Amino acid sequence: MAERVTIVEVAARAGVAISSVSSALNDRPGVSEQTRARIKQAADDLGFVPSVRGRSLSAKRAFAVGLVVHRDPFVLESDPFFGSFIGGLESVLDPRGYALILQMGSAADETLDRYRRLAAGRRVDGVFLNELVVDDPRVPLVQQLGLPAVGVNPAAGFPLPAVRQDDSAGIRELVDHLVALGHRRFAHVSGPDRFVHARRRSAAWRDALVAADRDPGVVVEADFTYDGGARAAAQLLGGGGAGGSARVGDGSVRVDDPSERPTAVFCANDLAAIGFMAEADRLGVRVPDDVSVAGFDGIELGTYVRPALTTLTTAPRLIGAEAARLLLAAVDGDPVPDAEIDHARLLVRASTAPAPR
Amino acid sequence: MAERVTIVEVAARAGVAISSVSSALNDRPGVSEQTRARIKQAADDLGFVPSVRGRSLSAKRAFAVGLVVHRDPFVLESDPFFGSFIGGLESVLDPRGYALILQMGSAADETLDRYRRLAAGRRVDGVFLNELVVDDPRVPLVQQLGLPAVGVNPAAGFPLPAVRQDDSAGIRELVDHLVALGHRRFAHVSGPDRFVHARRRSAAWRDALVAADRDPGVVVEADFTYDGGARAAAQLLGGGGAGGSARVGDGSVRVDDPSERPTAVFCANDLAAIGFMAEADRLGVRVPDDVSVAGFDGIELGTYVRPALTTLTTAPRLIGAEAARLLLAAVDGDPVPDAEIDHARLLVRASTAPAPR
DNA sequence: TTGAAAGCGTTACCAC
DNA sequence: GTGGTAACGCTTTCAA
Repeated sequence: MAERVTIVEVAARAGVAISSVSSALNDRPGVSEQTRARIKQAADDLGFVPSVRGRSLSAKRAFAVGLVVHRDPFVLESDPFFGSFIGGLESVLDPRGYALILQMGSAADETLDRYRRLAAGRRVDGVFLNELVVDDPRVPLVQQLGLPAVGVNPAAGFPLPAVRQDDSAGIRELVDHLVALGHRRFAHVSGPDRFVHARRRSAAWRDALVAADRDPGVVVEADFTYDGGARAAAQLLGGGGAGGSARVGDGSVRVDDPSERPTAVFCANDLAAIGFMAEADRLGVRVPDDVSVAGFDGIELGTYVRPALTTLTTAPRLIGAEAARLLLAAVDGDPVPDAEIDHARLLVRASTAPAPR
Repeated sequence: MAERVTIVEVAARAGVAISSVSSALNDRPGVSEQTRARIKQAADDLGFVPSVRGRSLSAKRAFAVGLVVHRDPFVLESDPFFGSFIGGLESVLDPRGYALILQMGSAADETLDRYRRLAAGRRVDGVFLNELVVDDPRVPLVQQLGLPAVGVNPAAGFPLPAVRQDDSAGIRELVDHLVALGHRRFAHVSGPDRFVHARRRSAAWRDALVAADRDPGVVVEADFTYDGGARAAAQLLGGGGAGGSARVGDGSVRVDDPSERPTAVFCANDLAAIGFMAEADRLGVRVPDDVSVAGFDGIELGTYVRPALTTLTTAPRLIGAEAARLLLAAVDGDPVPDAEIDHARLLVRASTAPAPR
């Protein structure tokens, strides 16, 4: 690698001490405007960019933050959240001279170790806590490590700074929409119960239906994947009698009786909803004529599938930007009030229609 | 952040000089086995992990490499390559104590700047060059910067170390498969012509057809997206007369004459192929009865769509691992022969069938 | 306002 | 085999 310009050369060229260069370039007082200008000129001439290595050691900062993606390698492949989220992070980190260190680990315990090593090696000044699970072990870990962290859509009572986007208002809108369309038999395809966001969406769905004086109906636990959604559809709509494994709410409908099939299904994310629709189609159950389907996320793909997917649109990019803002504030030791993103919005498209009579 | 153990404390506890601690812990000679053991014990007791910051400055290494994703924020969202690729990178980087710095930039010129700043700030020891375009400006840039780099699936004659996975053998297999099924009218939905991998796949497709004594047929340039694939289908199969914008090969078929429609279509990636199939379905053109469709990548989703997608399976995880291995070798100044991954394999599923008569 | 010097936590060199 | 010490490139403190 080519030799790089250091602060020493800038100082030599400007005819001053390196401490003055440092002060001048960091816009700190103690340098006359005249010498400051001269120093900046010299730095420009030489194309000087301070070495983050030297800065790190001296400033006791890594100027980097970490994101550990824990789940199978193919999350990034199927989860549309990350791309935009990371874009949002970058939009804040980059202008402030921070870099994002991305780690991927599959096993959960390995993930914890990643955080530990990130902290031990002083690689990062803080981390993002994503995809939080109930009693997430990362929380006590970062607390114990004294590692600044911000949570993304955590549960209520989360002890660290967090950015949140409310689900429930949008889900209420969805329920109102479905009720207005005359639906009476509902079902929910949830995410794994250990994820707090999966739980929250399920609870919001149930609460909204109860508030609308409707039976919350069946809940089938899926896994946020296309295939999971398809399997849920087979369970809820298929004749296979596989309905046995559906978790049935209090006083709910039976899924294996065709006449009692749900006519409106809310899937915990778009990908599962799209898989659900595909399987419904395969089973000869028409969407939206026989069953209305709604998703959650607002991914691009939902625009193109037929029928286009009714969904709740979230703001991953904004969430990322806010998360980065919060984390940098926490790193600076500033007070960090939680950030609240405008709630997920109902986007009605073609996959929801009046209930069949 | 809690105070961390440094080498000084380890030295004190073991009753030796810090230089001995360094030698002992890095398994260098010049320390008796006895003291080495004592030092390692002391380090363990204290939970010592060397600070990357100190090491960086001293060793003149960042112990980090960079990946700049250039394209719209939603790549990670729709491109299945990245998740597995990054997983592959990590599998090599992490054990060697290297971290991955991920940057995202949309505009191409901004991307170049990202590389420049990464290098100028000495943030990374090397970078990956992905999604190479024809005459990619990043190549002269890294050469000029003296920044180690490895290319992923570059064009022939690429001047830097590279990892490659051959497309053409698999594409020949695909063509043979289609020819054996009796197809005579072909079409190709390509990626943007500026990408070297898009060009290579197009060329391989054309060459294989010519070698099989068949007419290469029409090429429609799409953009690797679901929607792009759908639009291509509308063009190739639709009655809309939109066929006008199709780029027609020498002596090729006319797309707007239904009887001359292609019966076998190769899409440059799976996502586009899936969009293509969806649009075909919408137009009342049955897959695979009326038209056979094949993709490229081997993404998970292709397993679940109906008909399941015939495709060429690639090995992004392996490509990532090899790319990381090469880059670290380059950083170490070792000779770096290109890495060749076993070629993409034909995976026949339900979307290809005998040509309609 | 300016400059000298002391860290920051390692590694590497060189005496002992 | 072992222990000092310079060097890495910067920030910060303290004299001048």
